[in-house]
Amino acid sequence: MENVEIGQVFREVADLLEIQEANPFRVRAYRNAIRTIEAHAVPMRKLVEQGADLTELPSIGKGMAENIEELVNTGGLAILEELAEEIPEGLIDLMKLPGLGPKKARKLWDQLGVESIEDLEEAAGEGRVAELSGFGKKTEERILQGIQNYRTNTARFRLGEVDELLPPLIEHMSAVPGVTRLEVAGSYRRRRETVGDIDLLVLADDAVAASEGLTGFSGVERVIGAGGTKTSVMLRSGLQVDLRVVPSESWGAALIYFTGSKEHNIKLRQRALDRHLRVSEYGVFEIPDESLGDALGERGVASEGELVAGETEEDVYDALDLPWFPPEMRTDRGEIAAADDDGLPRLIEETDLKGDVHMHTTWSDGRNTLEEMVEACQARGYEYMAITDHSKALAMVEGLDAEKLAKQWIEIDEVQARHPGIRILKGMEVDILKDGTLDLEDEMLEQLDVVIVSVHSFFGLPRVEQTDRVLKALAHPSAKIFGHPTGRIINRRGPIEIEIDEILGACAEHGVAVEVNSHPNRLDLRDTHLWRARELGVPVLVTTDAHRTDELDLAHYGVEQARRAWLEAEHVLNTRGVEAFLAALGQGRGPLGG
DNA sequence: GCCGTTTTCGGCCCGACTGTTTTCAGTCG
Repeated sequence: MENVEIGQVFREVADLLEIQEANPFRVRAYRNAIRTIEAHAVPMRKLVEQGADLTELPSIGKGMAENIEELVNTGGLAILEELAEEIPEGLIDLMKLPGLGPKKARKLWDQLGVESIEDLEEAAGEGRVAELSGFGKKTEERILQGIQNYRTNTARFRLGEVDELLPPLIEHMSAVPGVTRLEVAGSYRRRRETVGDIDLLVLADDAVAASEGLTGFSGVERVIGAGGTKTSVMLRSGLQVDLRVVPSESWGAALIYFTGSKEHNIKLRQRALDRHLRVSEYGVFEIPDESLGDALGERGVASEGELVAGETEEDVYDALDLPWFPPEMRTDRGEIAAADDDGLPRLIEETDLKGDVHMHTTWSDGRNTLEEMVEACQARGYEYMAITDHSKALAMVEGLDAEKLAKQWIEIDEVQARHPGIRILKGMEVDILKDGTLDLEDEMLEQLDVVIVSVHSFFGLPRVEQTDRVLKALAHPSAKIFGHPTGRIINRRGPIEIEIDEILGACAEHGVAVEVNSHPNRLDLRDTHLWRARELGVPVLVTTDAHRTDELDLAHYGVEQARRAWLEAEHVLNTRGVEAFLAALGQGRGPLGG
């Protein structure tokens, strides 16, 4: 039972409680707990095993702790079973359709006996949904459309995909007359590894023209909705774009609001209330004293207080006695407390990188020659680089054996002589074989500057076996870097099953660095595990694993990933000069041959 | 169901849009 699985069970409980019209704060308590559990790098089952006090975790009280223990110990949860007896679990799927929440799902079940997406499709197709009070013809159509979408396109987009899809839209919108400012907010701005939809903020003289600008974009498949301040469209790529037109005095507040995360924003609003202020996407307002009592407005709405901040993000944060937060940090993982206490970390930036030490050439499965890669690294201004082609176990990419590797060293020396401006390190991405041994002879390993050990086979081993396999490899005295540690491909292949906390502990013990593989399809390690690595003092490397010269430019994704784990330059070894880098890489291993 | 240098009880973030109503509930972000 992994943390994400516990999260899934809790999410089901929360959804079912909502349909049951339980106390909404109880529902929220489950959702808060899910966040804590899923963000925690150490598995709950480990904590339970160790007899740790789970209630020390935020949002985990006595009840949640008991639930977690029950799940870990028995694999099931009594409360979920009780709920599932009362309510069909298929109703949860209904709530994934746009426009359907717990209330409507409940009504569909109560009055039409709908228990699943299939039931709903049938009922809507027969026109029975439109006859319900609170529903109508439009809702029915929207449901049918939503079912189509649900089946074809449920996954989030990878950040790299969005970066490819966005530029034409940005260019189009920037050219709309009257649009004077434009920014993409949301999880895209926070540089999350996947993005659900695009929140596009614009400052415009004419909101209607801006809205029509979006709906007139050539990539639009259909218009989802259009109001006074918000327009939503679906692009043919399946990416949804929400446009918000924002007044200039609210620009900063809106940017914060739509950048999120939602949890970060909630923390800001709570903080505002402590200061007798109210925060919304329009700005920071003073709360008039009289609005607290019975002097509410006509419709029960508190009267407006005076606007005290809103034009820039800095103004808004400042009104709350906070510094500006880099978007990657806005996740409610302690950033506000950090700002109050010791100040925020100085997050690593791409310009801090002094070298890239994971890349391939035509010697194995790279597209470019060794010399082309060297020239590309030099063009990027790197002080050093490492050539790390595959080892022989990867037969399909013609990985190198000892003999070919020795020949490659000769070429490296020749190329080095022609390019004195950059230091070329000799390295290899060595396969971790099924039994945990490395795919290269020790006497060769010892001569390499950079040894990355990676799993490229037997992804499906059971957890204990897989963990032991990796632990054995990490204990090898020549292993310096653990490459793309979980092996996941976002939206395509899940991570291998390893005991990540144990692995990171071993890395700390042996002085093995973990990689942030910058390819936007991998981004491996992920942020929560990097967070744990930082806590454990495990050194980190940001590398591209480039198979072509242009993939060297992907380094920024790795840096962004590292920033989301609050990594500073000092945590990342390849921000150091070449000698310091090599010295750090050897630490904990001692000199060889002694 | 969680939480607490103002509280162990009584709070728990805010506003817009949609579709359905005839003053608003539900949903969404």
